[in-house]
Amino acid sequence: MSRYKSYLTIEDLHKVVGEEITLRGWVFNTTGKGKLQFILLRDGTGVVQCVVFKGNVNEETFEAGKSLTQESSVIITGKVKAEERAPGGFEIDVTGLQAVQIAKDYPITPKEHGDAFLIEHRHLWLRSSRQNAIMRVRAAVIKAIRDFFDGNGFKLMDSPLLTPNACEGTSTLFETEYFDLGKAYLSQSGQLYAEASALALGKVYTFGPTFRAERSKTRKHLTEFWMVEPEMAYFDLDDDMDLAEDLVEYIVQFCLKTCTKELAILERDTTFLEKIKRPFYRISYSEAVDYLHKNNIPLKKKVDGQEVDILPFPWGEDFGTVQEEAIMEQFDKPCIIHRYPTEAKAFYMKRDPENSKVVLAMDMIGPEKAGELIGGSQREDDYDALMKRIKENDLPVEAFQWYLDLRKYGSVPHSGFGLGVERTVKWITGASHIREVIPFPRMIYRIVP
RNA sequence: UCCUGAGUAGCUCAGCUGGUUAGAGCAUCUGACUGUUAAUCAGAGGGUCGGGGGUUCAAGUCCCUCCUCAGGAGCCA
Repeated sequence: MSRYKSYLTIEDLHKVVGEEITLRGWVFNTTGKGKLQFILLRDGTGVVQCVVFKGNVNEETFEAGKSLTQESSVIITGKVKAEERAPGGFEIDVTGLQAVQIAKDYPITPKEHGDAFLIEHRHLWLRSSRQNAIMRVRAAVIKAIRDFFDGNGFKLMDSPLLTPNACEGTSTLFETEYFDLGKAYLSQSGQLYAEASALALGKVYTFGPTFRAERSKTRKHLTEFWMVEPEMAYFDLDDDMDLAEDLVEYIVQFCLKTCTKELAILERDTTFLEKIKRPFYRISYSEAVDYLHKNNIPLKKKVDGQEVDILPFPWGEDFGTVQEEAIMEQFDKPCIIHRYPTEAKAFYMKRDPENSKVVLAMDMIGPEKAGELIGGSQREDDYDALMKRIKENDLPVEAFQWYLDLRKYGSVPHSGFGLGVERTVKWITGASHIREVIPFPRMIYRIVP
């Protein structure tokens, strides 16, 4: 058997009570008490209190224990015992101790710190128990996503990250030189490629990082974030919305089941999350506008640098944060808003055959101010209609020739959506800022570490 | 890009209408302690008050300018 398989971790300690074992980790904190030393040891899977008593070990070991500082790396041998006085219920009665490296002046102390300081030390901040818990939930969210799709007949089909053109033609993109072929851009969505993949394999999902060069400065935006985008042949908008609800329900329930400890560390009120089961809420854009009218929610717009309120909210304008939060106040579960005005949405979305002023688009808004978790639509599958929309939007037809091909050779109704991984993790963990839910956030004024 | 706010010790902050040698808590170092959970007690070290310029007998404090950062709008997942 490989030796590494015998390495014991703190989360498995309950299986070896009474045995003498070895743990490899780092010093989370220490307190001395004369002939008695308490060492809180962490190893990434948990934290356990180790006790060094002068009467139980030789002088050298005791001195080695005294020399340990916060975040020093150490290998500790000792006997596992159940101990009510210790946090977590278990304790290591130390018999041997080997300092691997002594850390000097670890910057993040057990006391309070400001946001700016912590994010500057992101590479070390990840060691804190709160960040550790968030990263574990993130891993669980991603596993839930993959399990859900893999278990429902979807195939993973990666989309390229370097693309020759702007996918939706709207967002600002990061630009780079691509050999002798001119400019290339970092992808803001894998959707167009996912459509081609769906017409090849039926049900696919693309999962990877996405880039937006918008100069956003908010607690829910990143310039680099992860998105999963399923795309399904022969799915209409209703199928699309059903799938979106199934996915979100699955993710939340999976996290509740597998991340009990993590959510407790984060002090997340899970009674709220337990309610996240289908059916969710659904309203059309027009119904949402009616609601805004009834509640006197205005459109906030800037005219000549002055912010003005426009009442009643004009039909045709896209919703901003103010409108979305007002609409969500009545809901304790996610809500899908569907059938948006054509002008407010992307060129590739299919018009509603029953009302040409709207497109078959949908956004899922999360409760508790989670914001937009999902954006999706049924795609325009008619060659002429799509061509018309490309031209109306002043997009280069040549660049979209391959995309138009999909409407020429066996076109079918098809739909898909994109779910923001970080937005979802932020909601489930209750993190106050999106930068806490990705290991190394990329934001407008921060690219280090 | 626009609006608002903030930069004082390693960290979190106080510092009033300008006025002796700029403060606290924590962290660090030294010492005491067999049950600590952010231990406690005694002592020590630690500052270009974001940079530059100006007003003044005197500037952390007032004025100008630049820099850095934060979060709100817009954009969106």
